[in-house]
Amino acid sequence: MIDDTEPADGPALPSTRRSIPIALIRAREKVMGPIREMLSDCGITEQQWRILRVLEEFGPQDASTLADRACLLLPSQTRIVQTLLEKGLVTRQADEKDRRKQTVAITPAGQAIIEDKLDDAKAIAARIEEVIGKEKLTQLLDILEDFQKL
Amino acid sequence: MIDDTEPADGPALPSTRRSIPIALIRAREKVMGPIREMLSDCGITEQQWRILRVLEEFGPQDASTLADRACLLLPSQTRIVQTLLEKGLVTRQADEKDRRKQTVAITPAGQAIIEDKLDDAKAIAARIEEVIGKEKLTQLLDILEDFQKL
DNA sequence: GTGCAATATTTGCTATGTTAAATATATGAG
DNA sequence: CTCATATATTTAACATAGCAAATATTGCAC
Repeated sequence: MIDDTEPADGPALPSTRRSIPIALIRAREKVMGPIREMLSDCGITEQQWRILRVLEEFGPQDASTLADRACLLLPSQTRIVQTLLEKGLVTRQADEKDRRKQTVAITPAGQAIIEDKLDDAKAIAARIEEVIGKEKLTQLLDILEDFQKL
Repeated sequence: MIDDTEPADGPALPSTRRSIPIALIRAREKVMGPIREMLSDCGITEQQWRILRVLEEFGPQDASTLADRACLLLPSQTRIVQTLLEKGLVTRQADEKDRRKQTVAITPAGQAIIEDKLDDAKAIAARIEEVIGKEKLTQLLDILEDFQKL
């Protein structure tokens, strides 16, 4: 019988080659390459794109909700929204009922950028699905969702 | 027969709720929470920890190799190594044969930090495995590796 | 050996990530 | 009504990400 028990001090840390955090970064880096390339054309960053996409999908919303959906920390988002304001791609105004809240909305100019890049974005998504496979992508998203239980 | 063909302009972009880039960030954020907490105790950042771990695992190595393994861009790494130098956790010296290369190595003080945090790090890894499951983690790492083919 | 193209790393600059503190408004107790 | 507390957002400060340009060395052609 083979002794496959762990050493006395418990399992070793996984090799950095099989580290979850590093693997997540590496994969993300690969995914973002083509997306950044697409966005650099119109002088927009990845995070600015995320904000526009969420506003387009869910409509006007307060800052906290937006940050949660776009997966940004509020301080970062504040700055990003400021530059989007300067570019005229979003608007921001205090909520009527609760003046602590700021409601952010996309402008027609912002929608135009999404419209312009729609085909490119679809092509990138299709390329990923082609390489990884639809089934594995679904598996991946499901597993990643499980991490929210941590 | 149900018409499940795509609209004329192809499939829509996935909802941001099922976006691969966003899902990768969200998951990573959850994983890093406890790790950052662990590291804040000893005044070390996540990236500094990655560099120490890679140096510990693979030994002294040149900057490019280190950056690749720690998944850092060279410019970022240069600055991080500088702060690690100031903290006395690594050393850096030009390669004898090719003086363009810089060889980075971990110091005993650096190894001590890893040693100190080893149990905590193991506990965090165990917690993740407990919640996600060993099988799914393996699946995840395998799928994430596929992204390198992009 | 001199000059040029290639390689390895660093610097400069702008944008974000991250945490803590500050600001502004809302809410509830007394 | 007034104050203390809680909530929503912004500022401030430092570290990192990402890209382009500058430096330093090598290797090779001539």
